[in-house]
Amino acid sequence: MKQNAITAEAKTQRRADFLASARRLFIQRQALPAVADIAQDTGLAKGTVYRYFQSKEQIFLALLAEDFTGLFSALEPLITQLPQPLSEAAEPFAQRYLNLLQQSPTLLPLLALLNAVLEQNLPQQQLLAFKQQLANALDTLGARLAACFSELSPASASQLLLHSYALTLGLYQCTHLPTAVQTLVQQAGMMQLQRDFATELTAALKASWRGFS
Amino acid sequence: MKQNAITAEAKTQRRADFLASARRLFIQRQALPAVADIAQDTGLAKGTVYRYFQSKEQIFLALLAEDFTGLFSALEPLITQLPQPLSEAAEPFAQRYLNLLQQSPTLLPLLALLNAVLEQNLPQQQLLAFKQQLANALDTLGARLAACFSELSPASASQLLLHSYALTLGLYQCTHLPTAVQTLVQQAGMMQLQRDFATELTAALKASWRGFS
Amino acid sequence: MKQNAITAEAKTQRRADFLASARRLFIQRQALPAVADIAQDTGLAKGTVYRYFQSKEQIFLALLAEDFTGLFSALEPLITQLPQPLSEAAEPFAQRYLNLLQQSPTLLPLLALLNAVLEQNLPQQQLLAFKQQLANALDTLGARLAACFSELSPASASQLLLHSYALTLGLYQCTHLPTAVQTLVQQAGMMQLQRDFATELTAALKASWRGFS
Amino acid sequence: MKQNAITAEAKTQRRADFLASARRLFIQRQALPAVADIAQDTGLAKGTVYRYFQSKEQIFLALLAEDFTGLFSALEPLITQLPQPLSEAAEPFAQRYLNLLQQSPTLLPLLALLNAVLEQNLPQQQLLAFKQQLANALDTLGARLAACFSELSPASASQLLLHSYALTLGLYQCTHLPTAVQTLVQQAGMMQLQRDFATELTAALKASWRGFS
DNA sequence: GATGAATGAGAGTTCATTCAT
DNA sequence: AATGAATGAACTCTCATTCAT
Repeated sequence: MKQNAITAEAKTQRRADFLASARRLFIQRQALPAVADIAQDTGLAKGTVYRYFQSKEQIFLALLAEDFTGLFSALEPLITQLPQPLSEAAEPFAQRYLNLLQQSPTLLPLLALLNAVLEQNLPQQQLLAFKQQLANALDTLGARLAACFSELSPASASQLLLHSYALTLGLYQCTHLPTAVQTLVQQAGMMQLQRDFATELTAALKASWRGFS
Repeated sequence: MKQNAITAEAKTQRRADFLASARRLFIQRQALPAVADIAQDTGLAKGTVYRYFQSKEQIFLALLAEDFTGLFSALEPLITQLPQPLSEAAEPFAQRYLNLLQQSPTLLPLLALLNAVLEQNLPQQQLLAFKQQLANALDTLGARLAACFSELSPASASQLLLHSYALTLGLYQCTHLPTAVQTLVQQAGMMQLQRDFATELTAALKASWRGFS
Repeated sequence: MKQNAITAEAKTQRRADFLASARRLFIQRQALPAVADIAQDTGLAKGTVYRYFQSKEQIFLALLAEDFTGLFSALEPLITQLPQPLSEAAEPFAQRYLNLLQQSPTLLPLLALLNAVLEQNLPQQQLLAFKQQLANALDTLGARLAACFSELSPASASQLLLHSYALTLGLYQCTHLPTAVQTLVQQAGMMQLQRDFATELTAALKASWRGFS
Repeated sequence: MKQNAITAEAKTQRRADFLASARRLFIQRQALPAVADIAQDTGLAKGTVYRYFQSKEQIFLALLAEDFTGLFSALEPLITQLPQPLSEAAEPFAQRYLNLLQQSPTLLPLLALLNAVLEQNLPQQQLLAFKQQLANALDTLGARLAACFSELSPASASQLLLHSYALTLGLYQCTHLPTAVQTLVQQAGMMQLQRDFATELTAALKASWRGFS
């Protein structure tokens, strides 16, 4: 039996340990790991997981929330340092944004699962709360963006961000292939068909931002 | 026991029957129906499904292929009748495109599942073939588009369509909520947070197409 | 894989096999066996059990129904052959009745569980249906009894049977001890405290029937 | 953290608190509450429960003992005030007895659980001790009863009481339906099948006592 | 070609109890 | 004495797929 997590910090740590295990296994397997596996990876018992999370889905929702929090807090300073005007800002933004996305390798895969799997087994209230927080975060970020670019109202800045977000998610899903399939592509020399996520996202954001003003 | 399907047409028909049932049930339940249910809905036995499809996932991949075929064949004539220049073409395109999407109520939900669920249990070859076909179709359509708009090369036209497609998929997932949760939203008076798919897609396509040229 | 049960008889047989295993294990362990154990005992797979029963509880409800059917059908002829008057009938009835109960060693233990455990996890409709059937069977039997004893109306005969049934169930629970505890009783020489089910039920039925008229 | 219970009285009080919570929750839910819930209701921790009781089952056995103590001590004076002869005593006894039972709403539900659930996880010694106490109490009460009614020997008075007790337990289980199912019964208009506990017990006791002498 | 009975791995969750603090 | 974090066995049920008929 591992040492009891008694202090608030120890509990936070333990929760974080579970999340870290869940994240590691999710990356490793490219699929939602079983609760038992998360527990084992953490070195604790299955039942203990349920002291920290109400359900398996909550674990991954929490992971997603972590990813979003990280992304948004990194995005905030980034957004205020973009060159004027908006059409010139897209490219530097895209580069730094792509960098951030690479640091959150679970964000987009989890997001794809959210709408397909997690949402089926998550209490409606929690799904809603999550989506609301996301919307709020986008609005907040939109307000920041609007403050920097006189050509943008807060509402239209939020909208621009929503579209950028949609583009990210959509392009990820279009361009992404399971690792095993990627190997196949290379063997068959079908590389030309394979679009590159970074290239496409950069181009798409540029067009989107340029056309938006 | 239904009569054996011996002729090639009879087999094609039977396959189509399974697909129709799968589609109907998928719409009805907003989730992948069980194979047993598809069989029952068709009036045939569970084992029979496996004479026409290698796995459950293949059924829904076939459904997706049907949807795409329909969409692309409707898109082709549409694309040649757009007003010049490209920036003026986005809005009328968006309207007709949205119309087409409404006629394929399974397309976007299935697409969202493709990258999250279906791809897990699909033979790599088939997944790849499907994605390749999709890419080819986009290229073909891009060539048509480029033929109409002198400002677009075939390559950039394909790219524009890819981005439009990504935008569609991404915005669908951002704005979509399970029916049950939508009810909750209305009760709680949180409507203002809820974005409308059609509105956003129109706006996003306009900006994207305008900025692209 | 065991041979498929295709004909109706084969299915009935298979269902009976599961019930037999369930009964055997229940007697053996004096507690509800797990579904997995029933399946194993039958030599079939866990999932197969659920082709024949909707839930674990249904299995034991079915067992109880079997026991009751057997008991009531044996009781019917018995009841018409009792000596007159009612007060003289109780003793011979008790003896034969006890005989029947001994042949259904699961009846009373299952009945004790019905009101404590099964009823918690059984769909309300089914629990109700079962209790109704039981009540009907008692009424039918009451009618037979009334036909033989002029001093009894059908209603009072049913009531008499209800009381006899209650007495059976209650005395069983008062006098019954788990096998392990019985051993303890004998070792400690506390036999005098231990009431005998058969003795008490006979005495109680005699008093009850005598006083009823 | 509540103050430590150091004095013997404080400990007794704490034990009583747990019992009171257990009783309240059992009545509320019509099912055995979880240990965690009992602790929470008492305002103490889960582990603390195990300083006062060896197991969950012991809690409810103690509750049952309380109920029996209360019942028997109320029964004792009652029994000496019954009219002569025995056949005339049954009805007034039944009425007062039913009154007492109503004041112990946990007695019969717990008793039904005793033989089905509790006894599984109770140390054999304790189960035996409990049953012995109960038998002794019945004997004591039987002696009182015999002192009042010249037609009863102490042994036969005990037996009469045992039968009355069995009748109570059995009729309770026959007539009792979970609250949810009762609603169903009323909706379906199947009231005629539903027997009333008080009516039946009164009738059964009358017959039993009348026929006993 | 059609059937549908059989399969059985697999998963999430609960909760009585223990024991380090 | 009190705590409450950790435990982990136990359990039911689903459903895609197989294959004997």
